[in-house]
Amino acid sequence: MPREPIARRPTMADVAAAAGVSTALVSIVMRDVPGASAATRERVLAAAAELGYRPDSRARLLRSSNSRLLGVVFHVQQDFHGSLLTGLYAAAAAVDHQITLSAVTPGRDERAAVNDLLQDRCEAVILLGPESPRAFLAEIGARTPVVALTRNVRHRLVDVVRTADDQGLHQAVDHLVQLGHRRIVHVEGGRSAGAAERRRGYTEAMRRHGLDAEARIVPGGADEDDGAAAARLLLAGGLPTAVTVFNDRCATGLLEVLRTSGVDVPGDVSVVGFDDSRLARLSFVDLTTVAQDVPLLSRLTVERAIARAQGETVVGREQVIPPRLVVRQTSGPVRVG
Amino acid sequence: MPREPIARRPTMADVAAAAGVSTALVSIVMRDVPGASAATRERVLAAAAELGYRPDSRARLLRSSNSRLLGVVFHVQQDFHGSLLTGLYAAAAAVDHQITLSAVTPGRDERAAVNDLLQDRCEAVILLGPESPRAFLAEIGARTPVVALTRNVRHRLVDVVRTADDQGLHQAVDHLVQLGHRRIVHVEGGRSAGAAERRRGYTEAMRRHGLDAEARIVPGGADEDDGAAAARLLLAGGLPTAVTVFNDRCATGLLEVLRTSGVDVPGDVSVVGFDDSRLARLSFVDLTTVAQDVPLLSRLTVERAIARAQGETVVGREQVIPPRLVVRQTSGPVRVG
DNA sequence: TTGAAAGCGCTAACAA
DNA sequence: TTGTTAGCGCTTTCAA
Repeated sequence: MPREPIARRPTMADVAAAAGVSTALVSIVMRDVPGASAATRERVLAAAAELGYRPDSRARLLRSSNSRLLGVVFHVQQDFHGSLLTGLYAAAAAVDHQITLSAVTPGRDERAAVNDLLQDRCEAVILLGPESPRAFLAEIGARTPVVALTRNVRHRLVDVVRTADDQGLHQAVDHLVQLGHRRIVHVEGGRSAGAAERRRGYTEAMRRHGLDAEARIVPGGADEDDGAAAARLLLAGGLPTAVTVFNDRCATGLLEVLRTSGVDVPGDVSVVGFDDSRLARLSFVDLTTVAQDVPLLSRLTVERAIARAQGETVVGREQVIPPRLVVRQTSGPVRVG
Repeated sequence: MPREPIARRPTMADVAAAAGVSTALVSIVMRDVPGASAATRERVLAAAAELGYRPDSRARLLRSSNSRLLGVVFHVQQDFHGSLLTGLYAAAAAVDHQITLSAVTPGRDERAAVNDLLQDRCEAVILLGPESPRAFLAEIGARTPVVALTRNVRHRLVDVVRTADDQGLHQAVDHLVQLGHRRIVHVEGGRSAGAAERRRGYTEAMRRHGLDAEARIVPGGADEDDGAAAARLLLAGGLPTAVTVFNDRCATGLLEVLRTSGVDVPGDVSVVGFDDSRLARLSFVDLTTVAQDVPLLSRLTVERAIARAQGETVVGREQVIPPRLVVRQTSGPVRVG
């Protein structure tokens, strides 16, 4: 006798009925935990497949105390966040956790994005390069564990996982000095995540090499147009022999304007970026850059979020990961003049 | 007498107790629906604020028949998806719906992204430029309403909202012909969403202008490196006077290689992109391009998703929106030779 | 305008 | 190994 077709989405009860067992057993089988015989397991799985059953994550999350759900806030306009999301999905999957996303867009600020997430009862919230005032982040931190990824937030209620931005600039400057450069400029990132640390790293490195007098910081920003503007500034005011740039996007814009103006890179000017994003690896960009360790940053972020969610005592609110210089085609020896 | 502090997250019952009303009333107030007096409303709101109460979206969704939740699958690596997300959030908010996101990353395919979404009991699933085989999309369509945005899927169970890609290329070619160009090449997008339609549009337009003999399609792709490769191909094989490119990213790479090789754009070669993405608007790119109407595409997508979810009969499975040519600095009159 | 009570689909404690 | 039962936090009748 053929079974009645089910019009609504099948529930656990439907599967239980079809397999001739209780819902508790179905639950056990679907979660893949011990407690059911192989035969039952098979029967339940078959029934579930036949009905096209999928567990309802809402009901599941509502019932179970630990949701195994991590909320992530990212910015749609920042392509490096795409890399971080890739890393976070992988890291979460590795420890059997889910990720739920909330985007910041030009029409939807961080506050709105976070508020949406908080209603989802994630165990913790991960913020990519948060731009909100510290007070707001602390407010969230008081409610639920918060990890800021790639931005330093000085507040005891906010965990931080970030790259040692200052070290990144040390590496960049060291590399350029080694190539014989002395007139090295830094195109800075304004108020973006990591910008202050990179500025400081640049200044420190220049001083360490006895190049205080040569140090020069030029206004830039986080995107290509900011880099383009910086390039125009440099072209107007006299070119250095090397430039360290806040990030790859900014470096790309700068490169483009320099090249279009007939400047040879790295012949006339060497350029070093930051992030090692997709952009840096493009064949026609091939940018020497400071690489952030995305897999490690992601793993530590997920681990910390979960540790906090489980109320573990944690040592070191801030985790700072060393970057690594990737030398490509935009940096070379200073031209002998 | 001070109230006991609540250790766990406050629930509706806590708010009800604090305000001295029933949970039913709290529910009414929190949803902002009629059925409570102004005084009660105020009292409940005050209690909720004091406790820092937030409704639990899972419980809410579990209980209510209509979730007002739309699932969206996007690709982290495609920056145009960022624009679409921006539009979709706005369109959903306008009709009081929520959006839940699921990302496709290099390590997480569309199938995985969709599966996660299906467990969330969204009312409908919106797929940005889906790359999965039609059979899989149909399979989802059999379960839940599906709208494919910016890609044509020929299946009765899948709704489509997309740009008239062919018209876009008509506009591009018309524009170039008007500027006196005859040797117009198309750098195509391979298997990307819209690529086939754009190829066809190019061929049609060339034929309409009696330029069959000049028509030439060069392999390209969706990203900057594909454009760079196409540029190298053109440089090696003899430059046309104008190029229509699959999308802005590809056009950007092409532009960069042309310019670096000393080609003047638009003096020697005119270039037209597609999408009118952020890239096209960068000061140093300033790309003539075919703009997709993101706000309209987004609105129609959300409307259609909701209409299907509510079981409305719908006319026109496929909605095709005309694009609009945006003339900027990369296209100009053919050089008199 | 209010409250009591039933249950959304699931998990988890317990009993059998 | 299996089934029974009691909720998770909310919405939604229905009656008061």
